[in-house]
Amino acid sequence: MTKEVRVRFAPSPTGALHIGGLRTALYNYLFARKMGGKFLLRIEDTDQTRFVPGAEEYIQESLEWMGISPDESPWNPGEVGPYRQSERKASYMNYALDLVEKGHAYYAFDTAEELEAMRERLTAARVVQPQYNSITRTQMKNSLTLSPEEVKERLASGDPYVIRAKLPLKEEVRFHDLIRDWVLVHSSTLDDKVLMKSDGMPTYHLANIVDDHLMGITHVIRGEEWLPSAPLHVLLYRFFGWEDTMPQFAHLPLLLKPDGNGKLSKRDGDKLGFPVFPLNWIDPFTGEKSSGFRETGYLPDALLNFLAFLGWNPGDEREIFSLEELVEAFSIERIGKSGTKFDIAKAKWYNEHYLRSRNQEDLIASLQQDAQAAGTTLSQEKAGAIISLLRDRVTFPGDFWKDSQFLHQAPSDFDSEVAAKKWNADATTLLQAYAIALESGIGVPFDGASAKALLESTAEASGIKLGKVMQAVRLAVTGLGAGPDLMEVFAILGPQEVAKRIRFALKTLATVD
RNA sequence: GGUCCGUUCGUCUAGGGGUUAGGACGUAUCCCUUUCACGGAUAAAACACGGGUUCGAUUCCCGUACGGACUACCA
Repeated sequence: MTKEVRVRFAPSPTGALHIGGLRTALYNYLFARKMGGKFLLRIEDTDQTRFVPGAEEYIQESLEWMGISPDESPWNPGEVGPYRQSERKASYMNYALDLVEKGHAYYAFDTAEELEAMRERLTAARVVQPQYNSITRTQMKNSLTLSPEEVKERLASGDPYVIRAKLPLKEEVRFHDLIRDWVLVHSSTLDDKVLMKSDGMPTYHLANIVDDHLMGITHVIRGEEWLPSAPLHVLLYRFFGWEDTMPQFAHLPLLLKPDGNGKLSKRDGDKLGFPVFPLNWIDPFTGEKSSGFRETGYLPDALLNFLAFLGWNPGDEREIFSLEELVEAFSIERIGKSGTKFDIAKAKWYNEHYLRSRNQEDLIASLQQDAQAAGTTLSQEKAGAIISLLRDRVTFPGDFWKDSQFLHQAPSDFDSEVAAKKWNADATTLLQAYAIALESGIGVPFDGASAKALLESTAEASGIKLGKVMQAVRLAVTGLGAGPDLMEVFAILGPQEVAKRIRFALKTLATVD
């Protein structure tokens, strides 16, 4: 019998959650669901200097939007709370002291200046990696070098101090990673990491291990940037005597910039021409705005599908997966090892795919909203017609409004290239006749088919081949050289408007031969 | 610099000692069509390099190159 799977997503609220973090959350969610386990959210806010108001809410809203809300979180606590590390502050010191007592950690009183001096000294002495470790700690001010009395005195007098892990000099730390298999690191390359900061807060390393243990986390699925500190974490589990319940690790490959030059970072924002955040975000300090996938028009299903495939695949040739299907197909073993470049073109393709299968009512509502925002109203009927007209040609919901501008506004000028190429005597003759026919037929039921029939009979009467002048007709009515089915456009516009536009075109384009 | 991780079409990837190295996005061409798109079809396009091991390596091993992460009292 195996323990219930419990995984966590543990972001720090230092700004907008970025897309890589969202993928990490997604993989955690998928794994939890697949295994019938629990997905928790823990806020890692141990760095008080980096707290950003609104970031927590942003994380919550992002996960909700994606449909991967946690089973336990600060807003929906389970039995192992609190789920915010700042609220667990009181407990960490005891664990750190436990380590000191066991001889696996020690007090250090060095000031920032002294640490800096030490690094400079080591650099000058050509030490390749200046660090606070089993060798250098003998020359620093800590409870290993100071007399017990002085340590006591300093602590009593309120001298600022940190607690550092005391790492073994020579030891091979070996641990298993679900994605990378065995990873071997020599402890001599590790340094005595700070566990408790002088402000009384734990560092990530301590808080993470303590909380994962207390919260019963069975699998740690996180970004590859944590791989180098994983040996430290393994050592901490050992120091605490928790090795038998140590979670399994899975370090995810990173999301890289499209040009492969470094990892995709928050700072990339809109510089690349696409969002790197799930939702719009305004930095409360700088006022800097970053756009989100949601507001850009990406559907959660599409983003989910896209993100899942960035570093994972089901092993067969299917590409389209709903969240439920992802859960069903997911396995950590099928996550790749190498970094993944972020290709927005694929995300767009997914979006187009999901947009085409979106239900009509949602799209109508969204189009009506866009119209309203632009200061006009669209009837249900007309909006529906526009959706049907453009459905197979748009990428984002907002495109229904953008790409239908020619329907809402008569052209004031005309694509000159098309005009030069296609505007000719045949066209004007036909348009003249068609306008008259339309005007005389006002009130008659008018739809795509009848508009077409009328155009065809008009052309025939004038002895003009319709195919030769269609683009000119389009130009006259829309001002554009390309677009959706013209007869359906006519149906939406209505005979009166079409005739009016034709007359305007005839007048405006008269000078062009 | 050091430590660790990685490397299959432009991109995401499948595969795995003997394959015509498969799919998807993107690109191109053709078909459909009143244009553009959609859809359908087709095409170009990859095992980083050098050594081993082997009858045989893209696949296993070792180097090299390249890329990435980490190297804080940040997470």
